[in-house]
Amino acid sequence: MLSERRLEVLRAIVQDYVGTEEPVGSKALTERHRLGVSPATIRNDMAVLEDEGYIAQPHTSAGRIPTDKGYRLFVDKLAGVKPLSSPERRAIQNFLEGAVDLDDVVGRTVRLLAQLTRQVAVVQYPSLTRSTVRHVELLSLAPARLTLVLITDTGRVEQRMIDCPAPFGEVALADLRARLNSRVVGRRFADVPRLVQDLPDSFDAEDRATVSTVLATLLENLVEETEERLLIGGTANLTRFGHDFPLMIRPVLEALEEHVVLLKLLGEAGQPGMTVRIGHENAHEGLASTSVVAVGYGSGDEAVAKLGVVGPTRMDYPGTMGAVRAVARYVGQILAES
Amino acid sequence: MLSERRLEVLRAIVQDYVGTEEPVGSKALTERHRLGVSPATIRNDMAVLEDEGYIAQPHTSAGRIPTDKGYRLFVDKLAGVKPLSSPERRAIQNFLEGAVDLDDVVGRTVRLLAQLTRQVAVVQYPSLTRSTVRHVELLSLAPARLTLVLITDTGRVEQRMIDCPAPFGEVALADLRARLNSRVVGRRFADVPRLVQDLPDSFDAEDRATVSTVLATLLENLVEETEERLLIGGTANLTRFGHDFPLMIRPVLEALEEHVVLLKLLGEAGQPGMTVRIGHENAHEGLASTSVVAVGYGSGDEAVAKLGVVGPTRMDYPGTMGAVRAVARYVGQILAES
DNA sequence: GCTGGCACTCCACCGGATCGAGTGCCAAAC
DNA sequence: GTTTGGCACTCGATCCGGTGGAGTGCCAGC
Repeated sequence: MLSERRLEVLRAIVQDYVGTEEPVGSKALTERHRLGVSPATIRNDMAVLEDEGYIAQPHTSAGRIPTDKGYRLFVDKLAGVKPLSSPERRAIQNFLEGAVDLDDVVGRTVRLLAQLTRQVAVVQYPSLTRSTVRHVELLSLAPARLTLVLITDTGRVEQRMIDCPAPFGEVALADLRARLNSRVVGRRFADVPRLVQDLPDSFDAEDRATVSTVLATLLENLVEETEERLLIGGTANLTRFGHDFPLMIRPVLEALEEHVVLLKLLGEAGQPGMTVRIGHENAHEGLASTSVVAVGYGSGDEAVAKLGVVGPTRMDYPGTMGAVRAVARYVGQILAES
Repeated sequence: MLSERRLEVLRAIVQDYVGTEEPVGSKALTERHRLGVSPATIRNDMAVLEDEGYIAQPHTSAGRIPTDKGYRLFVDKLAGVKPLSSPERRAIQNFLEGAVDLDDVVGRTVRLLAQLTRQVAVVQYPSLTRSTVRHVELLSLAPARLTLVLITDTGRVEQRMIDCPAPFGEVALADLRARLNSRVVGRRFADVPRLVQDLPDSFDAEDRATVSTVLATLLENLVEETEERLLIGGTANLTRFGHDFPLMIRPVLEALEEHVVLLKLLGEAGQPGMTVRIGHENAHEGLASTSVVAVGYGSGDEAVAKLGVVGPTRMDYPGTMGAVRAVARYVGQILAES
């Protein structure tokens, strides 16, 4: 176990490096922090920290920079979550309250998060499977063709066209609509398959095929295809990456466009509380020099989706975590109200 | 007017510069193009082209690069639109046909366009005002609260919550739904305000306020707030900008995030045919070193929205224009089918 | 265990020299 | 009048060699 002072030295190194973007040396450390010991002592501590793998030198006779392992220790043990100032909180609330629909909420959230953290923001749309059904509407807008509209408690609306295998009368349609809604409204979407399983049986033989088709569309298309959508913003902040960013920015932009990768990344964020993935912990190669701070949000107790930011490993972790947490809370509130 | 050969020289300069990203000199030109004259002659021609403002030298004794004016002439007079190969066409069609809903169509289109042109792709969602109404649904999911769902012929679905000023019965609701639909279905959204103007008058006094609220929501919220949405993709291609891109990429990313700016940019693209805006023609400062190639697309004859790409002024105009035009056509077809 | 001193290392920066691509101009040839 | 070859010139890119300074590791002394 590292001594108290050595942890303090690590904290100081992380803070200074995050601020200056430059390797930090022993002398500079003693000048900018009240460590109470001389540079020589710090040098010894730094040698230990380097042996343990918490810091590294870019080259001999340069200052030290934190390693991924160093940041990890910093986040786990040394840093708290910095709460936002109350003007900031008020600004968040005001900004989010102006939203008119779900798209708008998500759009505003992304912009807000990007602005607040000055990094790249990623917001996942409320997941269908974890939302509850508010209403299912069936419309017959063209002969032998139905339109299925699904509305969730998070305000999400999905729509699908269905080609009927056989003509389907207005009466049967109303019947199906009523029965479908009586079974699924208020239930979690994940439970819907179970709840509608036997529905075709209660219809006449002639209509059964159509009912099955409708249900199949509901389950397959809606759930599987549109399960995961997300919005990204603040990519311009990538240009603040550092002096060597031309090399780094490319793979990051590419990774950000692969929504599948991002969703997996967010998904790995454990359910309770905030998750911070640092550098190589991210698995995806293009994000090896970035950290991801993510947290779940939802209208009730349960998280219906994730949001977070992607930034250089050299980021202000306490501030970023504070902003992410605060935004998630307010978005949850907004969703609960609508 | 420039002589035939001088135009040929300009064309050669543009082509070479687009290929190599480096200022092109007189000797290199004669080697790579069959111009039939000596470098000295080319030098004279280049001097004239420079006087006229079509090309410029980054510094004395360097090769020439085209100016915005030079590109303009190239696009207007010297370059055609390069049609895609038939494998490419087939790939486009296959890729777009897999789409399940409008979001998916737009998402696929963006990815396709970015991949095809290796530039940043921008696709505007089909505009509401230029679409026609397929159906309006009114649901009463909570007391004193209505949900309005709007479906257009382009597959777009919008939804709004409405707080009723007074209780509104099921009968009145069905009545309103029926009357509303009989008036607006099949009509262009732009005409809706006129068509529903007198609708409140035909209701009882007690319901009139609610009907007015519903109509107001329909018109104000839906039309104004969600009129213009767009999707962007392929930003990673910005890193191919050139060696000096760290300076250029920042303002471009910022401009891309300002959807309002982009929409204005696309909007300026004249209705008929393709529009190419080169460099400073773009008004927006951040895009001073980029060109925008845009074109309208739609399910029928009329364009319901625009799509296009943003790339460096030094781009392959014929190829880009070909790809943009082709994608727009296929998207139009897909929308018409759904 | 802490501190001051000291020699050492290595990067960043600067200025000068060189190289070469490309130009502009001119006189001669077509 | 246009085209051409020749030639001097310009100017950025590249490659040193030297210097300065920040930072280190080590050691002897407190």
